[in-house]
Amino acid sequence: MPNLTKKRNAAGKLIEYGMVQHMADDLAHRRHANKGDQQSPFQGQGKILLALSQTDGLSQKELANRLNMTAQSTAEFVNKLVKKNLVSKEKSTVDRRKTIIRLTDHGRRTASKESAKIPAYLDDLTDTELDQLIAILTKINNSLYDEIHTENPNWFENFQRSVADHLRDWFL
Amino acid sequence: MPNLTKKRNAAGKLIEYGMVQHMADDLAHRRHANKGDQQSPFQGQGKILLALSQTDGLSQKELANRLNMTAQSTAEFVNKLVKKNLVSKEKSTVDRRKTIIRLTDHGRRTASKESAKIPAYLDDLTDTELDQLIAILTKINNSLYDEIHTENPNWFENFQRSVADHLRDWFL
DNA sequence: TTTATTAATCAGGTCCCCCTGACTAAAAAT
DNA sequence: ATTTTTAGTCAGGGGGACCTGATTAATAAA
Repeated sequence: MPNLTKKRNAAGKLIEYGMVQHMADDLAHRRHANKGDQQSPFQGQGKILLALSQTDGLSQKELANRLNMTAQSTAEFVNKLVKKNLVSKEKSTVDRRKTIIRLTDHGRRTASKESAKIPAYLDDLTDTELDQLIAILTKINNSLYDEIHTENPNWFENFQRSVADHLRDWFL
Repeated sequence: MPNLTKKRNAAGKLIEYGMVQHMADDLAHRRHANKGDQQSPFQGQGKILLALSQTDGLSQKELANRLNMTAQSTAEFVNKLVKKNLVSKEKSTVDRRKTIIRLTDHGRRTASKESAKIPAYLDDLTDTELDQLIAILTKINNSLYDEIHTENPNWFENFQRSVADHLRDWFL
């Protein structure tokens, strides 16, 4: 069990990181004002884009399952993405109840641009620090996955399997 | 300039961290369903609570300035917090145009509980790793502060000075 | 074939963040 | 004493993340 003071210190830094990140995003957001471009990749429309960029051509139902949302919420977000020309809807020919959702070229570009960007502040770290950071984050993420898995195995199955692995592919 | 592969890897881990964090929050949120309890400390109502827990008894105008929001937004969030009994409004006797906002006891407890919580996953790190993490986050946060400062010195003045230092006090 | 079950849809709602415009009341400046 | 500035308010709006309930169309099961 690690030293309490160190833990508090680290916890504070982590919160500070969240805060300053949020501020920087906010600034960028107001600077370019890229017409509603900015939204968390882990919710709503962003989540869908992320899931599709791993497995394109899912049905709405599949999306809803993987992302732990209701079919109605999913439909709403998909429609909004269609309006923004990021995805397309198309009736399945096999089962005409199903609607297949696909990324448009624009959507694909948006999604990969979103997650392929490497924050500038990483340039200020040494190779050693990067290694340390990677090792530490791996541990932290695994702890969090465990936590999620024990509390709700389904989520783990659905979301982690369907998106987390994707991130690894992208960055490794 | 550090190794590109390492940077990509670290960037991926960071994104993954954000994602899995979000998931864990979501889970906790649905589990307890603590009546609308959950909101980001870096926006809207949470931001105000955070600012007040450093400097209590600010006027709405002051809050708006420090948090880079319009007076109207500030008023809205303050009113919501009043309804939740987290802050109180009170006309200034010195300048009767001003409204002084103060944390209630409940508000104070809520705010400190919010930021004093130490994530469980830090227990899985060794003392050495904690030290490394602290050092790295310090660097990263400073880079981000610089970035914000160069792009908009006002924000830096307002928000960083009024909240970030507070976090340090809390955790050190 | 008739009865489920399934995939989607529409309608409507809750709450959040955040902004502009128009207007009052109080203090400061002229 | 009369303007002007300042701190707040109300009204209204835009967009976002979600959800429940009711309904339709298509497929699978009885």
